[in-house]
Amino acid sequence: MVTTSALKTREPLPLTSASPSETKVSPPGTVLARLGAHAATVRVRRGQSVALSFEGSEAAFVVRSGALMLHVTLPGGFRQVVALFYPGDVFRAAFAPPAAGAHLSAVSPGDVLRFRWSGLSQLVASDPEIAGFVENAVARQTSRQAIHMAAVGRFDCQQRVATYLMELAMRTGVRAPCGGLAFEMPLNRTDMADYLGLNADTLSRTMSRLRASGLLSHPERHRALIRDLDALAALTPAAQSIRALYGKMPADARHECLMTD
Amino acid sequence: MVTTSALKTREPLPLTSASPSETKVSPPGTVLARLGAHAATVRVRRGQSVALSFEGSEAAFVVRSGALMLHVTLPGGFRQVVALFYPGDVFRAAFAPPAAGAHLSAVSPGDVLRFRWSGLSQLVASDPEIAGFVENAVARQTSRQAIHMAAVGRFDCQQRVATYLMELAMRTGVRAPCGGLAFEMPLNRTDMADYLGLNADTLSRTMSRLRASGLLSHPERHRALIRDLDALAALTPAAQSIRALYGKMPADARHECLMTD
DNA sequence: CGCTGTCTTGAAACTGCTCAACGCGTGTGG
DNA sequence: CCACACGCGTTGAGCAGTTTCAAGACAGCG
Repeated sequence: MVTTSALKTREPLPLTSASPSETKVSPPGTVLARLGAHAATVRVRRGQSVALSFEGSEAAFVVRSGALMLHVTLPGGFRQVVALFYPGDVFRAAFAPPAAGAHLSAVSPGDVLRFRWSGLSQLVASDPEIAGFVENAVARQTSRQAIHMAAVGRFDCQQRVATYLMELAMRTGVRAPCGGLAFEMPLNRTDMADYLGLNADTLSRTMSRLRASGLLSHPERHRALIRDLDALAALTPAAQSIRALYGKMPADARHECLMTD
Repeated sequence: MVTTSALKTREPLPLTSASPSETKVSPPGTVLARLGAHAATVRVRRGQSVALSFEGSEAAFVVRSGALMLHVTLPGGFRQVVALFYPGDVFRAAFAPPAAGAHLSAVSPGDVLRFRWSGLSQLVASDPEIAGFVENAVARQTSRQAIHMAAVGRFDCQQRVATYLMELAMRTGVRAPCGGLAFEMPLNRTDMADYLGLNADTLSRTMSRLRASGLLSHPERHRALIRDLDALAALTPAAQSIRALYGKMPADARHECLMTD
């Protein structure tokens, strides 16, 4: 059950909580609206590539809906999906490393606000609320990356997969009529493997094992259902952190909160 | 100026490389000086732990000299050094993931500016140059992390070690009288292994192999000498990116610029 | 209908991990 | 001064998990 799982989350240290203590005056959505007034809204399709420069200058993006992926390809064919960006996330081209074949693309259809970085930077300077929004987005993304780093660096195959599935389930899962959490799996096997630092074959095997164990089911491609989130959480050492990151709020509420514009 | 350190703080040093082109009129060093005026300067020793909260509120740091390490420890004893912070880098406690046993500590002696995050945030809001400094620092750190992510996710043991050594050599190496680049290795074997997502034994073996091949020598603990940087670069697919990140300038110049104390 | 791209699965090869032992420098107490 | 313990790095042997390579299943699409 989603709702009960949140109860088990222990209160993290106050300082490590990414959410700001300052209370905003404006209703939610206003910041995004104000940002949108100064940006081009780009509608992206799955797989669509997003240019990192914009009319010769550095581009920046705020994800409004959908998800993006940043990957690098190093000489020798080493490919790594470095980060995933979700609604509310902020990305500027300078986040991508130089000389690394960096590439930003959509993994699911959605809307992205596109800026010149200089423009977004000015907005940040002129509007404290926008500044807070961006600062918090960056902090949230960074702490997510830290967990992911630990997963890729230290977990075995099954733990990595469980970590990723749990993130997905908590972020975008909705309660299925038959019980459990249903969610989209925007990445294909190769991208998912490259995100988790695994071989695609190994990943496939691991998913099969999870399916065989009854934890996971796969009604169709790009879609999954988790029967028992707690059982999944038991498979990853990062469960606590993921719960803390993806919040106390039930997955459905989160979904609405983040996906509305 | 708030100074908790017993030592009288000296005029902050120019960190020119931290803020590339965007800075406008002020001479280099001014930004750090202005930051220093609103922060406590903390002198850290090797191994010293740095608290993530400051009088109950979120702390933030700007590294002036030395290096820090952020590591997490997940249930089950999974330990990962998530990031290293060098002079000019900016860190706020919210960068550390919640419920992950996050821990910030010094890996070499140095000076750190400590803020309340709310205070630094205000500085950023009030001073466009400080804003640019912080934005660039974050971007630089993020792109470094991306390369590191690719290394941990995709490289084999030797490639990871070569990548790390090359980073160190380019960042802090100085031309040795006997030819080659000499530099400090601030991390001990365990930390280095946890940074690279390797087993300490395996890491030791790999270093031994490099030593045997004549590429690397180890005059004393915490110190190394690279005979031929190009040969080392040939071992890592990330060589190009590292060169781009750590710049064209000769290692000695960089050293003076970054490490002066 | 056959093509193509994606996913799955098997068996063999290999890399890196585990565990245990050893060397070495340092600090400490008899 | 020596004995000893301790932290840290090194090394070896065996093992486990992942990757590799190759083949087959499946769905989407011309």
